[in-house]
Amino acid sequence: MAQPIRFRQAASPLKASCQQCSLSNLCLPLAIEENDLGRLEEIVQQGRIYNRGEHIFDQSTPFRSCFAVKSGSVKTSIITEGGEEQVTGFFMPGELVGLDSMSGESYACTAKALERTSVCEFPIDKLEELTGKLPDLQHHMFRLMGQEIQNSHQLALLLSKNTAEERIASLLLSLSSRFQRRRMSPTNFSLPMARNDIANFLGLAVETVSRVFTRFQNQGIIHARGREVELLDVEALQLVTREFSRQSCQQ
Amino acid sequence: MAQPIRFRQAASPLKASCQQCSLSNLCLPLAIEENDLGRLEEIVQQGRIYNRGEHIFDQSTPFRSCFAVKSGSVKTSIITEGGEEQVTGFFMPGELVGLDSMSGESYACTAKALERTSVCEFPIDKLEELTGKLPDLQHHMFRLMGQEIQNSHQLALLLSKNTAEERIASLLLSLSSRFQRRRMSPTNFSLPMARNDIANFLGLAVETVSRVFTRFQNQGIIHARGREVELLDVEALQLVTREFSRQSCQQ
DNA sequence: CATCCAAATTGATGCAAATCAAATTGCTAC
DNA sequence: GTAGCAATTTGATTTGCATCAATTTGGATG
Repeated sequence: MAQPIRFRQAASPLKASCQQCSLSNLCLPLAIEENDLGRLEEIVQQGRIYNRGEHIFDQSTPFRSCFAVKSGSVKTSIITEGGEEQVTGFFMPGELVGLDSMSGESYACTAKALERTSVCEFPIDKLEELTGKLPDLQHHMFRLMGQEIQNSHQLALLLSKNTAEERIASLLLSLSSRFQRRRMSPTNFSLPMARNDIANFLGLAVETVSRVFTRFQNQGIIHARGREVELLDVEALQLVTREFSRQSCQQ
Repeated sequence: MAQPIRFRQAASPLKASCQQCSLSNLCLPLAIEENDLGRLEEIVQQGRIYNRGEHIFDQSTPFRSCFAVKSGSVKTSIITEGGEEQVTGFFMPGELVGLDSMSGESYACTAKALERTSVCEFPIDKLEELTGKLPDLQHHMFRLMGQEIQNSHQLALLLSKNTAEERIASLLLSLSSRFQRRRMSPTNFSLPMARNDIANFLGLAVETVSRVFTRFQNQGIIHARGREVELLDVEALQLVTREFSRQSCQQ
């Protein structure tokens, strides 16, 4: 408590120290015993800092590493031959980006910093070598990848069955709980992404996102000004996400 | 060639033999050297045969095993609290079902046999133990899981950006190429799933699926009678899946 | 501070697909 | 065969959201 949190977050710029990182209870170290942590530190590379809009990696370039977000946030998206973009995820500190690329020799998506963002880099060959030696780390990687599959199944569910309001309420609640796990306010936060990204991610037009935001605001459920969002009535939001199912049951 | 294929497909009912399985170039053995195959056979269990509609595992029950489809086909789906179903995938012989459940202690979805189906069972603790010893197998598991993530990202893309015709054309082409890889006709096959499952998977109403099928039929692109489908003009189908992007580019 | 461009909002209109309704086909079983 | 039920098809109508169009706001830059 006496120790300022800032100190633990900012690691030395040259070598990453997982032991002193404040995210060790969210990130890969979570799975590793104290005395094996050094082996993870041996392979992790202190990534550079990316400014808003900079690419961390690009779709179709050789797949070399997975990246853990250290601070800031990241958006991943796939680009089709026709040039349309589909946002596939938003990543917060402690989350691992690039797992979908484990299936091939090149990145399956593009990762872009949504704000000033720093990352840790895990070269994939070294990481796989280490997971072969540390069963707990291997297990954790399987867990993370399984979770990633589930996440996108949930997204598919949202896209195929839910209304615009339900999709946006779900996203807000998801962000809320992820902020909370990071010791930040679950009701008062600043969206890392633009309305455009939200719309693309949720399969909506920007205009629709905008309209739903103002509708929620008029109903007193949220207060939004630009990217600053305050959740005024979390229960109402949760209710919105279940509206559809409730209606089906009433019949 | 002289050896009948049927012989190699039907393994002994008591013990699974990966070496003699005709799917060894699709399934897990694909990743394993000849002399390590025995170790996989040690942990694989010959699953029972499921009739159409029977559950192979159920969402929220304890996660014990992944299953490789040996013959027949499987549908996975998640059920929400509200009771709505979202089909998350269809699995053909050689494909591994249950990877999304690796993230927790219970199955993340329900797996149902779409027809008379036999499977091989891989107890997850044994499998993880083995992947720790065989780097190639571990690498292959990572590949499979990464591919699974990509698949559902593609599904999300389909759901959020494509029209009903495009979604159905994509599904037909996906099935076609998967049949082809299994040495079956890519243009003449029998759909393992009902219209209802197709609709649910693609985020459409059954009626819409039906209408698109007849529209394709009237255009001479396919010939469909019940579950029997013949692709008469594959190029036209491919064109349909790219219609959207082409229009965007013309502007 | 003024300028410029991108992002966000608000309003009007059109359309693809959902929903509602009904007929037809195809199984399964007796 | 035929009774009965589920799956599929076809038609009519409705609707949520996209699209088009026009402001307004906000952030970056000189």
